[in-house]
Amino acid sequence: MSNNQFKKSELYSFITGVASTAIARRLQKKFNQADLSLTIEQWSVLYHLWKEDGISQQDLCKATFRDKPSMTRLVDNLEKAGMVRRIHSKADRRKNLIFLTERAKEMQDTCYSFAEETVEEALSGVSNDKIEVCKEVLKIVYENLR
Amino acid sequence: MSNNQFKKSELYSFITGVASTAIARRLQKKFNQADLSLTIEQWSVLYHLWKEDGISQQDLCKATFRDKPSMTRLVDNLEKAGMVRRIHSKADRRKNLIFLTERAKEMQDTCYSFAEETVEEALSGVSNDKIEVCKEVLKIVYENLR
DNA sequence: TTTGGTTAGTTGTTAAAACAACTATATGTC
DNA sequence: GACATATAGTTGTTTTAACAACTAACCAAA
Repeated sequence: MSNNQFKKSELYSFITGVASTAIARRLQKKFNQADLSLTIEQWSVLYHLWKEDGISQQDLCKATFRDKPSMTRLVDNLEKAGMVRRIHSKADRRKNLIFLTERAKEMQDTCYSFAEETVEEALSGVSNDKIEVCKEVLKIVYENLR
Repeated sequence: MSNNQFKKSELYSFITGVASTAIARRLQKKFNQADLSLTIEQWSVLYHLWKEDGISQQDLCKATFRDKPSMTRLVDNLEKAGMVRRIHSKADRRKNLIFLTERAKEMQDTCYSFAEETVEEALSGVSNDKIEVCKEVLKIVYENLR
């Protein structure tokens, strides 16, 4: 049975995401040291808004892989911190469209550098081929479980 | 520059651990459906106790990659739920040794099956070679960031 | 044996995750 | 238009994460 070898070995790290936890903590530390007062979860929301501003909370849920209550509170906190604004959609009054403030727009480059730096530290010594394999597998996992 | 291709692509999933989040949620769902009333975080503690019973909270911190306050509360909740007991170490009175109750011991096989099932669902369609590459990369990441 | 540093664990606080229950708006069907 | 159903977002509750500050016990050096 081709799968048997795997079964007995480390399922633990696949389930608990030790590696991604380590990466997230490292990035959080960089944010803190730079006095950015931004959580990784907040960053994950901004990440998508930097790509496309003014999308709905529901869009952000799908993009960040979080549920609606989590997003409500993330947006609450981002709004309190002056990084986004909720604007009621005129086309669909159920929707809030989320817009970046100037302050948040200015943070994009800094945050991107920290993220890039972190991922490069994490993956130092790993060949591009292997990184590609990982990305591929992560994508399959994500789709298998959706 | 050999790294350039990677830089511009998805760092997001590496940092946020979307795949491991999906796996953990799937396993949690299986626990819930079986009325196990066990969180993934609690499971991650039991996982190590099933391998070696009676280790200290500090040992569990290292094994589960969590900090001391988190472990205090995880053990609190596991104790409340009747799954572990704290026993003061006689050799070193600072230490609590954590022991599984009979009830928790009986849960091992069930939980293991669910975990194995989940990982197999997650990785269905992924060749063993690629799984090995992933495991290798996760390990390197973990060590790069320690 | 006293001092100073280290290790093990706890407590307090804020942010987030997961789930259920809820309101409000939109949409499709008769 | 009226109804059922689906979608968008909020609120309440419990558990966990991360960090700082703390107590207690251990250990090593003077």
